[in-house]
Amino acid sequence: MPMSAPSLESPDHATAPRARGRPRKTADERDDGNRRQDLLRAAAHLFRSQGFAGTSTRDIAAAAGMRSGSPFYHFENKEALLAAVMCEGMQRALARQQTAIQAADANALTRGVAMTPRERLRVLVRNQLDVLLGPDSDFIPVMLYEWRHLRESQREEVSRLKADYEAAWVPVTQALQQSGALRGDPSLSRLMLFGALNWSVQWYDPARTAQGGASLDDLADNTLTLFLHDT
Amino acid sequence: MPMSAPSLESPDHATAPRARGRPRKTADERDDGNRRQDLLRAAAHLFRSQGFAGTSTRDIAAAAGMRSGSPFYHFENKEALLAAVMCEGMQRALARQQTAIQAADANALTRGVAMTPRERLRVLVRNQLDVLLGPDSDFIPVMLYEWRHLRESQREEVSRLKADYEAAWVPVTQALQQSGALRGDPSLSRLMLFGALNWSVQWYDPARTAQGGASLDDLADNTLTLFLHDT
DNA sequence: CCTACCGATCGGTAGG
DNA sequence: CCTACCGATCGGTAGG
Repeated sequence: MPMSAPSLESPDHATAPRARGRPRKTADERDDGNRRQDLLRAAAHLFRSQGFAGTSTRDIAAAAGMRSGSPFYHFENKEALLAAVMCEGMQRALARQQTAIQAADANALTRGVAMTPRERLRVLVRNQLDVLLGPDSDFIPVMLYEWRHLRESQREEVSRLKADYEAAWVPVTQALQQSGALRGDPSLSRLMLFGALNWSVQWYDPARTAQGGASLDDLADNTLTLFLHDT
Repeated sequence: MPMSAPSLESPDHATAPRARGRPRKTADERDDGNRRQDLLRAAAHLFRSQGFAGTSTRDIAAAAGMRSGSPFYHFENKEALLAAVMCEGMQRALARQQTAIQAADANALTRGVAMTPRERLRVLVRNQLDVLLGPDSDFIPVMLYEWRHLRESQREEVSRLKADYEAAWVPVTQALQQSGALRGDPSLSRLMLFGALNWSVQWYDPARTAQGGASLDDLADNTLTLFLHDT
């Protein structure tokens, strides 16, 4: 090997041909405040597939194209990164839920009818499945399954977003409860409905949809068929 | 401090009064092949509360009253400990399921009747809730939520036990499906039922039962009320 | 955001 | 099952 021995932590930057010193970043790589976003996406993906404790900040840095120390320029510590992933995920989920409800309401309005509670539930369920299993869906599973690694002081913000998200379900399940379509104790049954949906993260494989597997629409249909009684 | 400086990893054995050399184990502590069982229980508890990657083998050793190197006398490595926790948990769950079914069958026989599919489902659901949330219930949650940390070679044995466990559900849900009591696609609906139950690990607090919270019987009742349609 | 580094902790082992 | 230890890796930081 003709070059001087590379330092332990920079094995390849020096391999760029004929470049002297550190290579200049191209326009694609620079220009960002979205380096932070890159970190969030990389962290969400790794936290989902390997767990929080099973992922090193070095893994995350590498996945975002950074060196090992750089995540700490954007986040105070590893737990703050986790909290940011969860907040980002809940904010997106909440925004998508509101958009989905508004779109469905508007659509019903043009048809000159009001949405039934059943139709409202379908909108919520379908959106939840998309948030859990659709494209870019690493954030919410991390929130669901890595909660215990959040520091106490960081839980409140995420909890508030979660409460907002769940609040939209209450009037809908309440109406269904009163008509007898949804049975059992209201809060227990709501937890069980969420469980049925959230558990899909453990077994649903989006890649199999093309080969005859269930689509997210199929899952939503099945959810309503399974949970809602005839009235 | 009058004593010689303790080695870094043996801070307290020397504190036993007047004992020369290493203290003799008492009969309670010795006599065991159940040191292995102690390790399993400690590991199950810590893996459940902190996750596999978030638990060190030193934590486990300490919880079982051993030194840091000793778990590796009983288990080849950390993953083997995880696999053993899962196998032990599934074996117990399977045994309890079979016992519960036999007891219910025997009871029906003395009443001179056969169990309805609905009654059979209740037995399975109630047992599952006990396995998930009852006393000594750390093992199965670990299996459910730490699966990704199992090495490929160790998955088969646990999978086989899991398949046996789930096999008992198939004829029951099938009968309910045929009568129209359980709706939707059979395998999707079964997954959703499992999800509703397994998710309870995330929110159910056994300690609150005494203060007006739901009991495991309440949860079982609610599950049947929620999932089974009138026929 | 990188370089260079630190102290702590980790899984695991040899030898008894 | 303990003692004593190893190399690797970890989260995090100072200084630029």
